[in-house]
Amino acid sequence: MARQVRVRFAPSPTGEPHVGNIRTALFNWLYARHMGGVFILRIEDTDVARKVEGALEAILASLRWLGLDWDEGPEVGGPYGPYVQSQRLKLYEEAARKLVEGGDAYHCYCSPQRLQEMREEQTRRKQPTGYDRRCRHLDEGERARAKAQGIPPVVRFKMPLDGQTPFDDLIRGEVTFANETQDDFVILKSDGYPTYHLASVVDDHLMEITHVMRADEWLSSTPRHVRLYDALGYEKPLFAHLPIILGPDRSKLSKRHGAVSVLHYRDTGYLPEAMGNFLALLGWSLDDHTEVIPREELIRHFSIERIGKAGAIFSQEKLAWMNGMYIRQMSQEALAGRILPTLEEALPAAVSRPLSGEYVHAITPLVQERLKTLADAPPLMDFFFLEELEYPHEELVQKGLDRDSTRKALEAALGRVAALDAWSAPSLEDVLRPLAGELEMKTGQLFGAIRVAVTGQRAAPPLFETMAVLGRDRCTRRLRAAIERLVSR
RNA sequence: GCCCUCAUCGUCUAGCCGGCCCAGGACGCCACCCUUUCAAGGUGGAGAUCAGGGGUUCGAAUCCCCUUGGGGGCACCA
Repeated sequence: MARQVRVRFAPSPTGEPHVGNIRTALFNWLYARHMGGVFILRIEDTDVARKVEGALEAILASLRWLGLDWDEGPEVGGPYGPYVQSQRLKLYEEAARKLVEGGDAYHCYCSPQRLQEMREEQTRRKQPTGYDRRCRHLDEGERARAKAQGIPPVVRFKMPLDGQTPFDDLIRGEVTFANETQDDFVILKSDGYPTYHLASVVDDHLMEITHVMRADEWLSSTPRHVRLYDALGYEKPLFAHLPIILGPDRSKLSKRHGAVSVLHYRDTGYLPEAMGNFLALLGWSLDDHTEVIPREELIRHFSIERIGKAGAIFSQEKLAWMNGMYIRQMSQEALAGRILPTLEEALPAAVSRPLSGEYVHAITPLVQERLKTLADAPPLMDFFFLEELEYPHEELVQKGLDRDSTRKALEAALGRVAALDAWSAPSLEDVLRPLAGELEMKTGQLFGAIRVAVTGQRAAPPLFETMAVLGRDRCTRRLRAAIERLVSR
């Protein structure tokens, strides 16, 4: 039996995770679940300066919102912990020391200023940029002198000077880098923290990660990792570099493209099911026609083989459509349950709380197929809750009618409706539909006037159902108010 | 500048171990139907000489080469 699959999502707590990061998490999670493997969450907080307060919480919240549960990691623990790199510093120091002692790494005393000047000079001369290896060649005396000056050194890894570093990528195939294009990169910073390269290699090994599935931007540093694995005597994991998610301008998706935070989508009324489905389709496909894929199906069918190679633009429009699909698929109960809190939050303060769950439940089927996001609900439903409707009285006057005829029509409608025994959609329709003919106007004209009177809007859910839910009292009051508006200019 | 990488409708993509593809689906867009408005739904349409050029082959979106274009990387950031 093959070894159990162990994959990880390894974000750094530098802000709210964006959709690209989470897509990486999703792919790892799907793969783990598909293979009956283990999904590990590891926090890569080795950059003290970039650490952002609350970022870890945002990461956990994002994953939880999307239903991406981790088998090992923060808050759940596991046999390979701790899962936060700042708590594993000794491990990296030890690895770095071993490398130095074994001749695979060395201390470097070059100042940041010198490195910067070196890079500028290289750029000016249109030379490839990279560390010039000065400290690799220090003799005993120079080394002792630098040490004596008390300069805190960094540790650099000795990349081979010639030859090649090839590796297999599950998505790209074989990728080869010429070693002469590689420089001696830093593995341990002067503050004692490791860089990503060292920390991720050490941890992936210690945590027995079998597949490193990460964003494509890591492809070019993979030869470093390959060399590190070899020097450390570690067995290498399999690599899979995921295509990048792009903004509309085809550059890597970032804040400047607008809404990229996963939590933002949560807060603006997107469903995690829809988000997950949409993200899964960004770089992966099931076949030539399936778009809406339930989570269990995603797990059942997910495979690395069907991950594409080209970057994909994040399409807000398609996400919105997908979200609408999921909203329409929901049960009335479930949807009402999700709408209620957004209403509580977004409706004007004048509307008394708490809102009636029963009432919301009654309205829900009227708006269900009109929602793209949950955030669409409040403006679509507010007239169900407001006491006074605000609208310009001209809205009442439908095309082909004037003030007077509209007023008369509304008066007639009010009369019919007030006399009704049973207040229901069918009975309202029974009495109002014939009225249009009697008034010699089109149904659209009559109904349009009533709609504005009763909802304050030209576009609203079906009239009779709406009136039925609103109730006799509200409807007759609103009809009277509308007539009043037309009388007093 | 150097290294790596990618390339099918505006977008996401299927097809890519060659013929079933003068390229299929979806989003968006446009019509029409349904209809009391708005949606939803239905039907249809526009939209890709498969980046371009060379090969290989009876036959190429599919294989090879080159070019072009895009993207990513080139930190004591991840």
